[in-house]
Amino acid sequence: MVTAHEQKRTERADLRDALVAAADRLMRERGARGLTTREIAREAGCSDGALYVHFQDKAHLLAAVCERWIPDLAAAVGSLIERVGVATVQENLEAIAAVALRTYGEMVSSTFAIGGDPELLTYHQAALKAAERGPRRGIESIAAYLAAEQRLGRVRTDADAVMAANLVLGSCWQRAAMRYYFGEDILPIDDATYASGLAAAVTRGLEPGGRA
Amino acid sequence: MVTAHEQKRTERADLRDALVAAADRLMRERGARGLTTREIAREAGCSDGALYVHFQDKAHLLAAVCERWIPDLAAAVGSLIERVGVATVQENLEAIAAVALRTYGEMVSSTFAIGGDPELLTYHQAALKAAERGPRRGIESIAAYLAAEQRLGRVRTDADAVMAANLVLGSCWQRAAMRYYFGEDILPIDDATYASGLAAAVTRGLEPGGRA
Amino acid sequence: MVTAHEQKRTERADLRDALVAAADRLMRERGARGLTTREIAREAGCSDGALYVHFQDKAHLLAAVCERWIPDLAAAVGSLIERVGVATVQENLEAIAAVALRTYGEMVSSTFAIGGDPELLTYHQAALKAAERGPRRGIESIAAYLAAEQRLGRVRTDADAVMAANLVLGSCWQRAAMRYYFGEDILPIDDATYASGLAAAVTRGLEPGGRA
Amino acid sequence: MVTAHEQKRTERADLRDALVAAADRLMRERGARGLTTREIAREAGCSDGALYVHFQDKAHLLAAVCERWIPDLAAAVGSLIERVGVATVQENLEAIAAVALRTYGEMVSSTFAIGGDPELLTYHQAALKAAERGPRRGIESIAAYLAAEQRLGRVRTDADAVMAANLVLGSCWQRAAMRYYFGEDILPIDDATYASGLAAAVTRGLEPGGRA
DNA sequence: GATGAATGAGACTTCATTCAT
DNA sequence: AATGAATGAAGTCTCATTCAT
Repeated sequence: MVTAHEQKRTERADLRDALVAAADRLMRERGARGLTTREIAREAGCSDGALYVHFQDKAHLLAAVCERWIPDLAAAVGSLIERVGVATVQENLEAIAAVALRTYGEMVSSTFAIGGDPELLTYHQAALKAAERGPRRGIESIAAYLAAEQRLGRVRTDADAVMAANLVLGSCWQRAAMRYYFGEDILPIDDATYASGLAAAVTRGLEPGGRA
Repeated sequence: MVTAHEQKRTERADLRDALVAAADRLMRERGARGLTTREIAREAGCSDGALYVHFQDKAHLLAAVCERWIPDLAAAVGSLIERVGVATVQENLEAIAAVALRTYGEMVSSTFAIGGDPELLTYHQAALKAAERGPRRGIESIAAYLAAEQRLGRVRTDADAVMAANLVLGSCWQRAAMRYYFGEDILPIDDATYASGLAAAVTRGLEPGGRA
Repeated sequence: MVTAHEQKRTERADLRDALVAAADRLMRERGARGLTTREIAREAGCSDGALYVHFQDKAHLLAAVCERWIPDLAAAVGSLIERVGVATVQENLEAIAAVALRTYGEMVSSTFAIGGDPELLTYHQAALKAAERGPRRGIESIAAYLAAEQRLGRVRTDADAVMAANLVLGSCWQRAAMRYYFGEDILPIDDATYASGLAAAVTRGLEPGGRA
Repeated sequence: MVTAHEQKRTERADLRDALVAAADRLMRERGARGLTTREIAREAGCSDGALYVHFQDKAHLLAAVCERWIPDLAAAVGSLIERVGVATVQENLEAIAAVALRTYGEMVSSTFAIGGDPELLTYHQAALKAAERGPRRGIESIAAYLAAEQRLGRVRTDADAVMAANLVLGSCWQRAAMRYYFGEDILPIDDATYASGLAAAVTRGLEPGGRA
């Protein structure tokens, strides 16, 4: 038999997670500035003091929030590598861009929230380093894919695979960031069209005399 | 002859500017979070109350800081348009990328400081809108340049000038942002090499069979 | 056994009351103007912030002070009604006047403190209305007493009981108010003599040909 | 010829009066609490500093405001003394009450504003003492009138003229004060009816067996 | 483990007053 | 005489953190 008290106990057992989730939610909604421990506690449905049972201080809670979406970062592009030789390179880059736009769109407000708070940023950088994560992984995955295509002859041999990968993810990240920052898109087209145009531009380049 | 008093007067006459400059300096150094009116006043060399002679409140001062570098934004790329037909397209894009990297590098911490504070961000967006500035101008300038080159036959006719411009500036902005955000470069090469590689990638594209 | 700690706890449990009492005390002594939250906190023996655990802001604390002495107002005269038919009417009015002078004397500085602060006054008026208190109750009590005496034939039938009650309380309130306001009495006699003279004047009237 | 500059000069010559008038106006409207020198200066149409050309400090300006309506106080009842033997005593008291209600109604908010600020109150009390004004004069005037009527046989010989005068003015002042304080009248009748009822009550008294 | 009243440093802001012009 | 930018002390209120229960 589970009494009300036990049930409450059971629920509270993952209060740590509830706090991280609550902080994450609030940070996405309103940014880190002005986010109070009391608000987080209310959102998590616990008392002010409970936070300090699970975290040394507020900064450690926020650091835990940061670490939370590190996995999303790499997973977003990691799964798209098995496409070597499949469809066209341009189509594959377009698919990657579409995924990147979606993923970055979810992360961007937190990114600003962290980047805007030097103390938080330091925590976050340390956490990323410890986890050996970061954006390099995403670029490396795409570059590896392009290198493989290069070996198949589907990408010109003198192409800079890393820079091309950088162009794709960089543009997507910038679009997400600018959408947040300016409150509107710099290029007022939908994300699918953007992904398609981006892939085409990266693939074709500017030089005349290409296959067109 | 300028007496000490007159000099002081002169300085104080633009206390408003001194406050904006002080806030800007501190914001670059430490972010907007935890930036106090007292600190700004000390940095500007005035009393706590003086701030409120020139600004309604702290937020209005920070908004003034934001507006401060709006002109830099457009000027950075605007001056590079007279290069149509000169040197090579790739060299011109490389030059643009170099300037953009430098400019964005100076703005990036403020960008995060603003983006991390929803209230500030709202002010800034309104200011940008009122000033009819924003990143679109930069992209449009470059796109206009590329279109001109297209007419000269130096850029393939089916190229998407706007997207190419977006690729160049987007990658530069992302590099500056990520450098700030992760504390290190994603691509560990110097900015000149980056600008050069970026221009080459955008120019050449990935398709095999190009002129190489 | 009560340890020092337990005692402290007990005290702090009614910190709310302590704050109201402290504010009341200080308001009587020095008026509401220049009354600081810090001073109130010190007087109540707690920290600055504790005030905001119990009250939304300073105004809500002061409103609580106002509500505190609402009960005193009515109680002062309410208990004197069972005198119908006892002693003389004049003696009973004299007793009422004596009580009123004492009670009003205690309230008067707070009355000015509240009346002098439009914001506070609004709070107070709302509180009085919600409590259905106010001076009318006092006057009605006395008027009811006089009406009863009228039915006993101890007060002339054409007398305006309400106005007579108003004269008694009004004069007492005015004496208390003016004593506070001018720093000295308008009629330089002691309160007992005043109460007696007041009762006599109200009872006898000015018309010649009365029983004298 | 009067240049614009001279004209301005001329206007500013009675800036002192303008300041007093402005402070008076604002004090009536909003009370003394929260009344700033800047606001007064704006209302008077001058700079912040100009106030200190004419007054030692803010308190001296407010004291000047207080002294402003001292003359009104005495004049209100002083002119009613020549009525001895004219009309009926009750009618004359009624007329006095009507005037007192009107005058007190104009003064009451300032009275609370001053009484609510201990510092201001001290100034005001000193000013009243220096001017040998105050409410005693009003009461004495009425008492003198009643004593004269007493000698004419129109007022009973054992009446307490001073107390009767006190009853009249006290009730009127209390009515004005309570109207301000509670935001509504204790006796919900119009002022003319109140004055009439008051005069009747004071004249007739409560004792049965009067002339009725 | 959880609570939440209490803490107190420090934030933003106001405002009477000064002083060079 | 008048100005108004500047001052800085003092006010109200916030909020991360503690601790007895």
